[in-house]
Amino acid sequence: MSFSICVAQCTDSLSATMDDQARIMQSIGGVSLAGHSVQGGMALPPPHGHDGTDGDGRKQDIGDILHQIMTITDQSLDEAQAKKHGLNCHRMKPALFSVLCEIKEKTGLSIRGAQEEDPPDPQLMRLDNMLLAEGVAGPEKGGGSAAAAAAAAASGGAADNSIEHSDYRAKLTQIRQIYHTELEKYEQACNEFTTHVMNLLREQSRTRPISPKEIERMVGIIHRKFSSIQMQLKQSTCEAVMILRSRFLDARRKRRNFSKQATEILNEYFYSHLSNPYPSEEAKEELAKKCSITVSQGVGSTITVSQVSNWFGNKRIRYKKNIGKFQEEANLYAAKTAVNAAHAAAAAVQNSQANSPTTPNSGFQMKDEEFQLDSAESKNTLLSNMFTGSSGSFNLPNSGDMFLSMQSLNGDSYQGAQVGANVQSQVDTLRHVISQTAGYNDALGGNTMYSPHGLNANGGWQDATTPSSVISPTEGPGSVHSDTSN
DNA sequence: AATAATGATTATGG
DNA sequence: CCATAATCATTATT
Repeated sequence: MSFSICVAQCTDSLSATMDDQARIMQSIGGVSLAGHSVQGGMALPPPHGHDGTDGDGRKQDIGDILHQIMTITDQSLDEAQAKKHGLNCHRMKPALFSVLCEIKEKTGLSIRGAQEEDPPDPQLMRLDNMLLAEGVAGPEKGGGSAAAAAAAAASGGAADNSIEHSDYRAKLTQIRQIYHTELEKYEQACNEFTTHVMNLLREQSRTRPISPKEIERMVGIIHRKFSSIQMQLKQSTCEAVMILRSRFLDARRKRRNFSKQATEILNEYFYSHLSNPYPSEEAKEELAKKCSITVSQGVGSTITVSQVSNWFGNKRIRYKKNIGKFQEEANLYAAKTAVNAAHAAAAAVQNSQANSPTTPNSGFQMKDEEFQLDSAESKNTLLSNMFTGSSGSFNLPNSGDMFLSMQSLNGDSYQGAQVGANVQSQVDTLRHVISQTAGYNDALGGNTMYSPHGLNANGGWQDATTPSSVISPTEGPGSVHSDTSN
C-alpha cells in the first residue's frame, strides 16, 4: 500500500543520496588531496594553469573544482568505481583512516544513543492485548473465513444468532487477514530496508569510520520507525474491530421482535403464573424451545433462555409499573388459559378414570395443538360474553355463572385427577379472572384495581403463596363465589 | 414525524 | 449470580 511505496521511495532516495555523497566525497577528496600534493596514482585531471599565487590562478582553480563537481553526475558509474578503488588503494589511506577513526572515537560522536529500548510503550501493549483479546492477533482459529462461511451456509435452520455471529466472524477474519498481510509486508519492508542500510553503511565504512555500534543504532532507529508505523496499523485495526463489534454484537442495533406465537406462549405462561412469574431454569428452557419451534420451519428467530429471562424481567417490571395497562391483556390470556384449563380438566377427568395416576401431564400436553384450534372460537365467544358483552364496565351478572362453572370444573379436576401443580396454574388463572371481575363489580374505586395475588403492597412478588387451599383470593371479591359451589 | 412498544443492556443491591 | 429499575436503541404504529 501507500506505506510500501513510501518505503521504496525512502530507500531509493537514501541510496541515491548515499551514492551521490560517496561520489562527491571521492571527487572532492581527490581534488583536495591533489591540491595538497598528497595525490597518488589518481586519475584526476591535473589542475592546469599556474600555481595560484595570484587571484587569477585561484580563480582558475576554483573553476576547475566547480567544473568537476558539475560533471560528477555525468561520470559513469564505472569511472566512479574506478576512482573509488583508486582511493581505497591509496597508500596513505589506512593511516588516514585509522586517524579518522581515532578522532571520531574521541569526539564520542559515535556512541550517543544508549538510552532507549527498555520502556515497552504501554499504549502499544494495550493495543496488543486488545487485538489478542479480540482474536485478531492470536492464533488462527477455526480456519478463518472458510470455516465462517461454511458455518453460515450449513447453519440452515440452526439459529439466527449463529448467522449473525458467523457474519461477524467473517468480517473479523477479513480484518485479521488484512492485518496480518499488512504486518507481514511491514516486516518484510523493514528487513529489506535494514539490510539495505546496513549494506550501504558497510560499504561506506571503508571510506569513513563507522563503528558497529553506530550500525546497531541505525538499525534501532529503523526498527523504531517501523514499529511506530506498525502501531498505527494496530491502532486502526483496533478501531475497525471496535466498529465492527458495536455494529454487529450490540444486539440492540438489530433488535427483532419476537413472533406472535412466541409472545403468546410467553404471555400465557406469565399470566398463568402471575402469582409467581419466575420460571425456573428448566421452565425457561422449555419456553425457549417452545417459542423457537412454533415457527420452526421458517426463518423464525430461535429464542434463547436468556431472551426468555429478558422477556420475563421486562414483563414483570412493566406489568407492575402499570397494571392497568395490562388488564386487557391479562384478561385475555387468563380467559384463554382458563378455557384451556377447562378443556384440559375435562380431559383429565375423563382420563383419570381409565388411567392410573400416571403422567398427569398427558392430559394437558395436548392443549398445545388440539385445543389451540378449537378453542379459538370458544375463547372468543367466552371473551365477548365475559368482558365486552355487556355495558362498558364489567358488571356482569351472567358471567359470574361462567366463572363458577369453570371453577367447579377445575375443582373437579383438581380433586378427581390429582393433577397437582399443573392444575395449580390453571387455578391461578381462574382466580385471576374471578377476582378481577369481582373487583370491578364491587366498584371499589379505581385504586383497588385487582392487585395480583402475590404482588404485595410494596410492589414485589412475594413468595409463591400458592394458595392451594381454596380459591378465594384475599378479601371481599372472593366471597362472591366461595359458597356457590353447588 | 411523533409516539408507543419492545428487546437488550447497564447499574445497583442482596 | 439473579432481580430490579432505569435506560438505550430499534421497530411498530399512529
